[in-house]
Amino acid sequence: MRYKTVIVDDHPIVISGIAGLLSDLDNIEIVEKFESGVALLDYIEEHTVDLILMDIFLPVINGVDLCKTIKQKYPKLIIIGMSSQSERSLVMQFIQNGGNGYVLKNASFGEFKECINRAIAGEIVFSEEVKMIISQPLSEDLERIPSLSRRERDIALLLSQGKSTQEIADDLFLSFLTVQTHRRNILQKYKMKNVAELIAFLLKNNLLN
Amino acid sequence: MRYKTVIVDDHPIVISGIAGLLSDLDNIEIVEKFESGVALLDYIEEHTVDLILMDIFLPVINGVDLCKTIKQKYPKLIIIGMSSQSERSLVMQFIQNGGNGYVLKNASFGEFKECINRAIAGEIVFSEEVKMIISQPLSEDLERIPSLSRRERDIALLLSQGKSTQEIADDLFLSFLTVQTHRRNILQKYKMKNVAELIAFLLKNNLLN
DNA sequence: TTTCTTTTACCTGTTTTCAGGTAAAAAAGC
DNA sequence: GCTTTTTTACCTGAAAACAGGTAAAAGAAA
Repeated sequence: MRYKTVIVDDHPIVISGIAGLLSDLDNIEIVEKFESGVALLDYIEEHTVDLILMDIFLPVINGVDLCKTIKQKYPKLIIIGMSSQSERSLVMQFIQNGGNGYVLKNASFGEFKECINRAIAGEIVFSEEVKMIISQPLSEDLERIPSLSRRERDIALLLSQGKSTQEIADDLFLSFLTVQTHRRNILQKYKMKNVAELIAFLLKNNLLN
Repeated sequence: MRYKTVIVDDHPIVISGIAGLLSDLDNIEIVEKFESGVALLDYIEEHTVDLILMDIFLPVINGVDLCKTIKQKYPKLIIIGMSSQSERSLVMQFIQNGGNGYVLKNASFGEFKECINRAIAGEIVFSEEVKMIISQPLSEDLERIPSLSRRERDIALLLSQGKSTQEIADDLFLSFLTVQTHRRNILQKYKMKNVAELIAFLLKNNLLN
């Protein structure tokens, strides 16, 4: 059997690279290539797909959410995530959403191919560097990342722009004390010591904007 | 004449993609591929190279500094920068360091090829999205981004981990006052209001780690 | 309707940051 | 050797963040 495979990446160059790599594997048949998740969602509604290789950082819908959406409808579809650099929490979330594997783009060709073959065989696969990342379990990472509420995100965004509590209160027409409460709640939610650590965390986990 | 071309990117997949793309161009001859800048520096010492396509976010030396180093020794060498996403300031700095063009990896194949051909012809080239980015001149971006010194980077990194001035002083065996001075210097260097804004700026511009 | 989450707001006190100085030894660059 | 940058260090006072509470109104979800 040949696995009908789709590649999703917003970089044509990367698509071409993967396609070239996969041409060696005779159990893989590349049926389509997309630069965004929405195009993919439309496609799988009307076509049979067995395997998806997707970038995690995509324009409109990110890969983690995209994976969840697809897996809810097509649980048997095999999805492998890819990214340039990654955080433990991101990989875990992807797997939690049903992903069958995660490969860093700096993986060697050999690693890539092996991961794909083993994923097809039913395993959950990771490239070497991803294994390194996930083998250092930090207790905080084990918990699912809660999301920011709308107001919290507004405030976090202004904090990342260097605004003080008072300035944010003025910008959003809120009481100084309200903003103070929100800020503290955000810090507590992610167990962060201060705003600097928070901003670093939010940016690395793409929770901002 | 065939241009002896080198590709530098830490993602094998991307190298493969570009190589495939360039195989269409018969005035380009790919002589070598590297995953890091240091390997490239060694190579060009002993071989003739006419054109370099380099990723900006590279492990040890970043592409902007790498470009500067190479151009100082080999001003005629044509260097085209590439990255996945980019900031105006980063592109400007690359060009200021002698880069002959800048292309986003989400550029179409046609754009890629055209950029390369025009760069060879002596032009400074940008892919469409890069043109968009640089055509919105923000005054702050017009100034060159200074880089962090080693000590400053150490301290900025610890700041991004939520450490306080005292904790950093303890970690690095420095006086509290010394760390305070460094932190202030960093803030002044980038004209940032506070550490939160600083961390956001550093992460977005990949000046950290 | 009841429950949970979100958004709003207040009070107090301690710790830390931020902004303004200055300056000398060490290292790096030319 | 000379110059510039980096690293080290100190002083002070105002501003802001942080940590600990509490709590009510509004909105969403069950």
